[in-house]
Amino acid sequence: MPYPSKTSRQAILDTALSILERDGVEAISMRTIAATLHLAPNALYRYYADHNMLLAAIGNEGMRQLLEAQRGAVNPGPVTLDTIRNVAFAYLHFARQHRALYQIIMVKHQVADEYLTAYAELDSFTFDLLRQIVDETVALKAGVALWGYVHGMISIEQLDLYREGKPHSSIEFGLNALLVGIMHVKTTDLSSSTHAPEETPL
Amino acid sequence: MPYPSKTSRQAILDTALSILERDGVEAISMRTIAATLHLAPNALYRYYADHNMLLAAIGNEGMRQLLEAQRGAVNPGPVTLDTIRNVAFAYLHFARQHRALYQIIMVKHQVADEYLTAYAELDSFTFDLLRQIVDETVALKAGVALWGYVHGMISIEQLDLYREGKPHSSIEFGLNALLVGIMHVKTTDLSSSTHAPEETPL
DNA sequence: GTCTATACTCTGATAGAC
DNA sequence: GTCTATCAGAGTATAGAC
Repeated sequence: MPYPSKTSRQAILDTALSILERDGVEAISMRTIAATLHLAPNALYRYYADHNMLLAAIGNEGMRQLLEAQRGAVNPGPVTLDTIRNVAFAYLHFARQHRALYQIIMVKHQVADEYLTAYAELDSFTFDLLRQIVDETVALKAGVALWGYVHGMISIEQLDLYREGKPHSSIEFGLNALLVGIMHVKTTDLSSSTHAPEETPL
Repeated sequence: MPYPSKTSRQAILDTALSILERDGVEAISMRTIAATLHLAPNALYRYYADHNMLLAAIGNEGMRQLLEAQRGAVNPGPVTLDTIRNVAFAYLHFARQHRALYQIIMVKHQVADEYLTAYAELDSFTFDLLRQIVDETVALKAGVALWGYVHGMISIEQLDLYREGKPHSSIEFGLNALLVGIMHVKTTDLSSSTHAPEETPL
């Protein structure tokens, strides 16, 4: 190699993460990152194919951190409903504390195939917890439902659709309701008479 | 007025909506809209303060259409759980059929204060339905929870996080679980022993 | 009051020299 | 592997024609 490398995938990623934390989502452009690293803007393209792939790498790292936070919320001992609740609250807490990073993880980029595993890990983590209190086929679906619920409530909160603080109490209410429902369905068939045409019955 | 107007807020909005439907979210720039209307790009600024305000107006109109779709899903007669289910499916259906428009409504812009009423209407619509089958204080929170759940599941689906089609069946499972939970909580106190510090108990 | 023309700044991205 | 140079496209501000 005629030229010694002045940077690396990791250095670029670290720089992007620190700029993201300090100045928000819009601040992480190829140019600002390159400038911080004292590089020409297009030097980054040797390491990341395009802007979206850099965002995808950030999202991947963010999802890793989010997962870590959730694992830390699991107390030793048998898994209970409170365990699930704590994990959900850890997710909420992370999204609030790292708002910009969470935007990247779930909103501001197209997730790349090579990073899908990190997202699948979140699902299998939840699945492993749930399978200890409900049936496996239920746990599979309940995991996704819980993820969707928590993400949706965060979205509404962060979109500022309720400035009077209404969703704050709704979040816990809905989480409890969803958990109660999941526990209930674990033994009961919930099929209803009416279904949307494109949906398959339970 | 020495000059007759060549355009209007409505004409701009209509043009934006048709471009959006045809070419997707990224296609609705000030320039493409202006070009379609045979105008100079900055002529639009007489009608919308900036790009985000135009997106906000599109989101407002989209939310109006989404609400209309939901109202159409309510059958005559007394409100039942199936009514709520049908309304939720109508929301899902709308988000799938008008993917780009839904992105504008819930993701791609900062909702402006003057358009918050349209979003509040979605909430009060759901509230009015729910209050007919559960307690009012429950209906208030359940409405937001349902909205968050459905939006979150759509987000996961549209992010393509589950290409094997797993969430498709999870969506109905979770919806049923959430509804069962809501019906159950209507009379029961769900308070648990552990709460996240920043959350107020039920 | 409404539009056009022009231009400034920022973005992501590419080509080719060293 | 990094550079300089350059492009196309974005949002947007200002000046001025009608």
